[in-house]
Amino acid sequence: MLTTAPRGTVDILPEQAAKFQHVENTFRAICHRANFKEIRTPMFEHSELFNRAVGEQTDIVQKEMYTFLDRSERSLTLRPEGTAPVARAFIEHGIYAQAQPTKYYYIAQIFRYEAPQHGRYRQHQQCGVEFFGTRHPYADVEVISLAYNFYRQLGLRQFDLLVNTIGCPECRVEHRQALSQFLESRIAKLCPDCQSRYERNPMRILDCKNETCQEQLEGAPTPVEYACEACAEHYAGVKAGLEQLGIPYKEAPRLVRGLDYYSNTAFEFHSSHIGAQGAIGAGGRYDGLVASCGGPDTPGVGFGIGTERLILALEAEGVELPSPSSVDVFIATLGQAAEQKALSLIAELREAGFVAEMDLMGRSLKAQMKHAGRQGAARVVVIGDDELARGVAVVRDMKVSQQREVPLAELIATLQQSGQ
RNA sequence: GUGGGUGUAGCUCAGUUGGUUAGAGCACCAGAUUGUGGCUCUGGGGGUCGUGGGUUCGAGUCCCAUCAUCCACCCCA
Repeated sequence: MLTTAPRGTVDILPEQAAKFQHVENTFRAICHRANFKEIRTPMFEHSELFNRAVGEQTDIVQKEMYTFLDRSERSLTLRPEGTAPVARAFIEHGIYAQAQPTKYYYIAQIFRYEAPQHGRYRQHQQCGVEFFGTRHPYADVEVISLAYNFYRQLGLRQFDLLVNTIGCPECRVEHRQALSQFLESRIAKLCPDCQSRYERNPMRILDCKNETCQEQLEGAPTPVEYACEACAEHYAGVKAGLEQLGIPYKEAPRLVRGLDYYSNTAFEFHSSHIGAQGAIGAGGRYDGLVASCGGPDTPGVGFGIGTERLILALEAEGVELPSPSSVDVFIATLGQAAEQKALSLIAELREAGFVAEMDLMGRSLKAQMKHAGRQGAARVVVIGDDELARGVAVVRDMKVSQQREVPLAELIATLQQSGQ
């Protein structure tokens, strides 16, 4: 146990970290151009925030939260999702009183107590955005297109965008009645989970993956069929915007998000290449969230994208992702005087922008060359007593196995000239 | 929470009906080449056989428990 990371967590070693950096940098750049600003909220919150915002009846709150008491008996919870904390900060700092809309992005660790699986971890990372303050359908379009462009820019091609509307609280009441009526005679044939959903939240039965449930749902009323005029108009606006931007999507009338705070637009991005956990990003509109957390009535829309799953999907499609940087210049030394000289040279080379490295293992020259090759060094500078006495260094190009002598005084200029 | 698979060297794995000092390839280190990488050859270091208990004269091998891991269900990113 001492030498094992906790269940469902992983170490991100340099090779993997390079991929995360690439994905994160791409995300930041895209968010920046769309004028989303970064926000960083605490890794844990008062438990009641999630109980309230995410919903007491949701799986997340009922069985997946990392909840603990601190030394003052406060109940705290490691954030199981990204939206509620941002909404809380939006309220706490009175951002709603400033000019709207407000556009935030975040890169945050998320914690859920779940059974680990391919593409599912107890600690994972999400890249997300939250767009507060406007009900305009183009806000939904902007959020969805940002995610879409993010995937495309990274090189992801084989993914689907599913969209739906789950209506506002008003038209959902009508839909719920109609759905309950429809299901009444079929309850017995539904899976046990759906039978309990029938009481708590019948809408969630719609996207049950159970085959027999899906058979029973043939012809069941969907939220979009019960959308009120305003909701239908909003949904039409979102779809029109996506079409105008040439973003392909599929309507999924039975797509229902798991968290209580969603309303109107719901969407998911799916990759078909990473096994059962195919959802690589999801989000929707949450016009009631800020108010339900005690803030003024403020609409919002956003998404969360799982970084680990995104990387899995990219790799499954064969997209080349960056490796950790390799060495530009390796200094191989012979003798103490040369080693001393190398110390300064390394500092100067790094100052000049090179990835520079020297041997600190007391290796033989032969072993230093070998090590430099393994490190991917483009060039090796060899310095021995002989060179030192003559004020020169040997510069070896490792790719073409050619070398020449260069005066020490011109070393850095020469290396810069002959290109990185 | 449920079901199934897998745990032997840093990695990928072999290991006979239970039988001496548990092996291979790759990787690592050194030498062949007393100042020059990749190829080749030679040698070397490295293992509480996941952990605990049981059966046995004897367990990597059989039994039980436990932990970890992988896949799937539920649900999610």
